[in-house]
Amino acid sequence: MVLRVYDTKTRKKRVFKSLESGKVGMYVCGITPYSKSHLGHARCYLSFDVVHRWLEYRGYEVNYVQNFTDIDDKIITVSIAENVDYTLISQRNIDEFFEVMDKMNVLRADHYPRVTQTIPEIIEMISELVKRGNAYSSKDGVYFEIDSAPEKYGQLTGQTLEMVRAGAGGRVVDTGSGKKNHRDFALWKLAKSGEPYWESPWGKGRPGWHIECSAMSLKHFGNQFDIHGGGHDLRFPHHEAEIFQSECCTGVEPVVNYWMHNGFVNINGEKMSKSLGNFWTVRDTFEKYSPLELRYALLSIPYRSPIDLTPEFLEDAAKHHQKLISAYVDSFSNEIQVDIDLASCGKSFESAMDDDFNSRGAIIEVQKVISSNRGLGVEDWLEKYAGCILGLLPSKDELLDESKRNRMAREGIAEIVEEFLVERDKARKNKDWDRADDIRDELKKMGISIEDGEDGTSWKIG
RNA sequence: GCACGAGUGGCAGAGUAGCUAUGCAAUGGACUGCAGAUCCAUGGACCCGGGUGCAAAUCCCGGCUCGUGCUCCA
Repeated sequence: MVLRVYDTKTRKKRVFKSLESGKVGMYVCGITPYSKSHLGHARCYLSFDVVHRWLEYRGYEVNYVQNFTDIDDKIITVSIAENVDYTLISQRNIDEFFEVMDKMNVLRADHYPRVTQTIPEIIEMISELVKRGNAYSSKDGVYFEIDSAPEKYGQLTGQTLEMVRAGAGGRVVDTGSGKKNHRDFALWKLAKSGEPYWESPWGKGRPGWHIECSAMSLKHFGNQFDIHGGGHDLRFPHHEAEIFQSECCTGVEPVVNYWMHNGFVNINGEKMSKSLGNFWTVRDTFEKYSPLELRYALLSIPYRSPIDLTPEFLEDAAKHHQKLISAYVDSFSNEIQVDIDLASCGKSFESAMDDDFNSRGAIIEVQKVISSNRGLGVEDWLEKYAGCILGLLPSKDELLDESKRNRMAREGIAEIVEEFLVERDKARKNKDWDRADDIRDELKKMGISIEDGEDGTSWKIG
């Protein structure tokens, strides 16, 4: 079996081969913590969490690095608006990020470097770029000079220098910045009064938006690494800027072997955005769906496709996830021979994942196993595939806790429920169906659902 | 406007020429007083228009629609 990965740069799926045998260096652009994590973040880090898990399953030792851009214009804006230090804003949102990602079973990366803790490396990198003639200092900062390496332009988007100039049209006017060319981008921005700053050879200021990722990946991986991931929108300018910075600084290319970009989240067919008023934070969504139900929903579409979250779609996902849990619990005590070919389901699951991490195809196999008689082997199968790889199962401890809580809740009301059931049973024996159905409705109102079976009537909460 | 990506049954999604996946939902039937669960069965699609092929969802041309980006005071 061969793992194939879609690479944005070559625009095709390529057989995955790591630079160093058995090891993978993976860098995923992290958040700029100026507000609460939203569903777009959830999708991105969930997608790469599955990539992370699958690579490990395939035997790679993965070094996963994800940064925090913890100083940036937007953070400064929020800190001014709230009149608190910018570090409070970023820390608050980083805490929030970890909390919601943990709940969704996102495994931690190996390193979470922050811009504010990488300033010396960033300054060193900018100095090198200046020395090599790829960057220049001007009145308001240091800029990367695109014309120093024009052949690198458009590697991820296919655009040429001329196209961008034409497309930018009337918007490209003199902005009063010190850029020689409007396509140049900032490496170091000099601080305006009142803004946070660090000392540098070019004066007090802060890093530009793109340089941190280059400096951090260089620090953690050296001149080249295997996978660079991020949201689709980061291809340009952010990731193209990284190519400029890293490759010009080290003289080694390509800096990245596989560029991976996840698709976006739409809400009811519309782009999720603050201005449309359909901007969902992860925490908002938790009020309606459990973290793992949300995880199920977001993984049920391949990571590169746009995902349209509609109420129907989310309800379905939640339902399927609940079914998964009950199948898992059922499988604990089931001693019967399983009625499907688990090995072949596992094989199909693995082929789907090997085909550019197709979690949709993988989930289809999970659904097949759930629909089986949940016999011998299902527990292990689900733990391995739905649990370890897709991360969709809560831990057994949690499940046991929950069933304990359920049991206690059951004990609390068992007596009264049993009374109802005895009465209903009597009614049924007398073929008084109206009475029997009334009792069922009554119980439903109390939050008890019942099911008639061969061995009498069973009931559960919910 | 330019670039890149995408348009397959109710939803999701495989599929680079012939055997028309798969999952969920739906429908019919079985079983149940009914409901639920389960089992069996079934229908249903390839954005539009041309072209090349014995044969096209799959190749070519044109068009339409949608998404993202086009440099950080969008």
